[in-house]
Amino acid sequence: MALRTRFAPSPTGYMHIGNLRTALYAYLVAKKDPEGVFILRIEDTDQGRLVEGATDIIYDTMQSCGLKHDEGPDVGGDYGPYVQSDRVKSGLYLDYAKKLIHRHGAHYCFCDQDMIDAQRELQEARGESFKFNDPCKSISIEDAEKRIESGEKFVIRQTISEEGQTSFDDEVFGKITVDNETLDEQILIKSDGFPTYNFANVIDDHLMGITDVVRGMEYLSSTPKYNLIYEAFEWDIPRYIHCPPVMKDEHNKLSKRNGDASFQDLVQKGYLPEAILNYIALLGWSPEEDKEIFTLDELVQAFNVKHIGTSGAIFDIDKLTWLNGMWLRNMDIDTYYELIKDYIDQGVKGDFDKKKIAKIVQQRANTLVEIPEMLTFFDTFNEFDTDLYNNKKMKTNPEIALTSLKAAKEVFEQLDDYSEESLHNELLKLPEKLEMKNGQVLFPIRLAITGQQFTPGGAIEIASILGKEETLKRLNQSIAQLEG
RNA sequence: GGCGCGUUGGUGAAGUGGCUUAACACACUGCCCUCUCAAGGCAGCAUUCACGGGUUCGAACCCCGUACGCGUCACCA
Repeated sequence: MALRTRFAPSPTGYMHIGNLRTALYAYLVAKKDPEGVFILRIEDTDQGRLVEGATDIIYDTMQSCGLKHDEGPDVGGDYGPYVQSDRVKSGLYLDYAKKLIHRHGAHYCFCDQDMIDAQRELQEARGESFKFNDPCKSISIEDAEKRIESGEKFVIRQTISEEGQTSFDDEVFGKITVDNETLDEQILIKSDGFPTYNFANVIDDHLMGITDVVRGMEYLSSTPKYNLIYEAFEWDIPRYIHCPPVMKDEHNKLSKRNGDASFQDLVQKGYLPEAILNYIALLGWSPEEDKEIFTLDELVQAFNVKHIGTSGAIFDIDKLTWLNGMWLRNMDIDTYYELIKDYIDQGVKGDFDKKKIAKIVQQRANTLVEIPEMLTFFDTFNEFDTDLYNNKKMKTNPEIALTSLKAAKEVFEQLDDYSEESLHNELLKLPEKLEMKNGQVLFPIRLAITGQQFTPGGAIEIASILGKEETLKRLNQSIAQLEG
C-alpha cells in the first residue's frame, strides 16, 4: 500500500517556519515512496480563530516551495472534502462520536464549567493535582439521549479507563509509555456540535487513509489518547513521526507571536524559497553524506526519518544567509539575471549593461535585498577622500596613484573597445611599463572611477560597464582632485 | 504539581561500547590567493560530550540518580 501523509495546518495567520518544516518532512516521507501521496487538509474547526486569507497564504507558500500536494481542497481527491468545516456539515464527526459511545470509548457529558471549576478547587485545596472526574460517566446512554432530546446542552467526552498503560512506538522518539490514569477525558464534540481538533484529527487521518502521521512533538503527550480512540474503533494505528521544535533561542520556540520571521518575511528579505527549504530541512535532520546543498528532489532521495533529531534546533539566520548565497552563486547567469533584474533597477537608474552588472554582483550577494545598495556608485560619483589611495596591502599612496592614473588615462583615451578582454589586455601592460605591481595600477583606477572603498567587481569590469565617456570623465575628475 | 520528552562547541550536527587525541558545516580568528570587497584554498577554534555515581579490560555511546530545559494537563489547534 502506498504511503499517505498529510499536512494539516489551521488557517490562523502566517506560515511559520516550524510549520513549513513539518510540511516539508511530511512531503519527504510521502515522496520517499514513488507511489506516496501527500495531502493538504485545512483544520478550521475553531470558528473563533479563523483569519481571512490565511488559507491562501498556505497555498502560496506550498506552491512557491514546490511542496505540491496530491490531494487537497484546491486540487480535489477521492477522500474529500479536505476542509474540516465542510466535513462537519455532513455530520460525520458526530456520527463517529456516537459510534464511539456505543463502543464504550466515549460518553455524553452535561457538566458545565462551574462544575469543573468546583472540582478543581476542591482537589487543589487538598493539595492534589487536578484531574476531572466526570460524574456523567455513570449516566446510561438512554437517559443521556432523553436529556438531549429535551434540549439540554451536552458535549461528548472520551472515556478512558483508570487502569493499565498505553504505549506506542514513535519513529523518532522510540517507545513511549504512559499510565492511563494520567490521561484526561478530553472533549471530542463541543457543545456547538463541532468536533475538537483532537477528535477530527483522528477521524480524518483514518478516513483519509493516512499511514504516516508527521507532526510537532507537542502532540507526543496526547498521542496515547488518540491511540485509545483508534483501538476502540479497531482501526490500524498509523506510524508516528514526531518532530522536535524549531527554536528562536535556547528557551523559545520560533513563533509569529514573538515577531519572528515567517516564510513570507524571509522571502521579502531576499531569501530564495529553495534555500529556505534547504535550510530548514537541515534543522532537526542530518543527511548521511557530507553534503548540505539540496534541491527538493535531492532531499526526497536523501531523507531518512532515522536521522531526525530529538532536541530543538535553533534557527540560525547566518547559516541561512550563507546557504542562500550558495544557491545564488550556483545559478546560471541568465536565470540569475531574470531573478535580480528588479533589484538592479532599484539601485541603478543610469543606462548601463544590466547583465554585466548582474555578473559582478552574483559572486558577492548573499541576499537579494542587499543588491541595490552595492550598486549606488553607478549613478553617483562624488569627490572622495584621497586618503583612500593609501593602501598598505596594495602598496599604494596618492603619488603612486597619480602616476598610474595618468598612464591609465592615455590607455582609456586611445582605446575604443571597452570590452573586458580588450581593457584587460591594454591595462595590464601598464604595471610592467611603470615597474609596478598590478595592484598599484588597478587599485587606484578602481578607486578613481567609483569613489568607493569597496565595490563589487574590479577596475576592469567596472570600466567596461561604465563605458569610455563616463570612465574618462571620472578619471579626469579624480586626477584633477589629486593634482589640486 | 502530575505525566512525557530532551541535554555533544556560539549555532546546525556526526557519533549507537574500542577505528574519537569527538567528523562535517555556519559563525569567529589568522594566513594564502587576489585590481578592492566577496568567492576560493589552508590553519586554528569542545583535552571533552549537563552533573554525580555505577556496569565494563574499555563509555559521549549501557544503567541509576540529580540538575536544568521543553512539552502537556482547554468546549485552541
